[in-house]
Amino acid sequence: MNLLDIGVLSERSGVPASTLRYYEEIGLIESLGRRGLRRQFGPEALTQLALISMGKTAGFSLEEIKNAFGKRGVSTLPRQALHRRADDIDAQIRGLITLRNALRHVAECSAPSHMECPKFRRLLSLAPYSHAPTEAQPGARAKRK
Amino acid sequence: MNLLDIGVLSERSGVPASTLRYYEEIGLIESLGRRGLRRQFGPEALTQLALISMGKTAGFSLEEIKNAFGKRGVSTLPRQALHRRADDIDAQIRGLITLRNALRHVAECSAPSHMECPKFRRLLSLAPYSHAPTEAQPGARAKRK
DNA sequence: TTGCCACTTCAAGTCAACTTGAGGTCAAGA
DNA sequence: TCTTGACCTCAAGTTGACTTGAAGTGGCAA
Repeated sequence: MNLLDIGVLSERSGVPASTLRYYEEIGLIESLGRRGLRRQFGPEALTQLALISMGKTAGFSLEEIKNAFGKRGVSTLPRQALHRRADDIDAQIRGLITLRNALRHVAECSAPSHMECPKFRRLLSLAPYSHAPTEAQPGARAKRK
Repeated sequence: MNLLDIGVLSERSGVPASTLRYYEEIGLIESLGRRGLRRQFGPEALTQLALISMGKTAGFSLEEIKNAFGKRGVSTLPRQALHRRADDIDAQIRGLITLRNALRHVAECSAPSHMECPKFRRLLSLAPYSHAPTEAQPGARAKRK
């Protein structure tokens, strides 16, 4: 049966072995057992890692990712919380579209300062709290480190 | 003229004053001057902060955001690099859509383990390196913070 | 059976991005 | 004049997410 050594999983996923050990340590992924000392991972670990990667991209902490998807795809969060997460991501997608448009504009516009370019300002007017006082941004998290 | 005290800017943007000072220290934002000891910010700082917030959401480091947009909206990056960033963001948006769909599925599907649910697996098959060995994810960065 | 080398553990180190704390300044209201 | 309270600086501390290093283990090819 096609179990994967940590080195193989690392190579296929692009995630360093040290990180995989760390992920297992904090309960984010699971190895199916050991051969000697060596962890053996099932192929679903790859899917799991893809999910983790996307969750990180979305700005979730490893703790949140763990809660949302669990080791074996079992969520510890109530349905409503999951939908809220999804809503956050929707908002984030809208922000990213704005940002992408702003970047493309900066790449093409020849104005010396984009802050004074009306087109640029219009692009950004779609951004969170760009001018109107609003609540602190909802899905914001630090992505530190 | 409507200059903003750091406290006001903080309140309107949702960004802590300590963070605003830190951002100024690393050259990410600029105050227009001082009144006594106190920094005075122009209203464009709000737009600037919105941009920074979106950049962080996209997983860029503060250094990269600085390079892409500068203090006064002046980029230090060549056109091509900016378009590459935009391309990265496009990829990220696609990933987020997948993740959102996965979350909505987990919220609704009653299968005990989603990893074994064919619909879930199909959703994830759109993810980076979900099964096929590919390059390490391109736009991935640690968001450490 | 020897030797290699990919793995193992565990503790400590690193890094970005902030946050906190101590001690100080200053304008305004009581 | 005195006291608040919002700001200031600067150094040190914190946090999450890893990474590194030292010292050890064990499967497998020669």
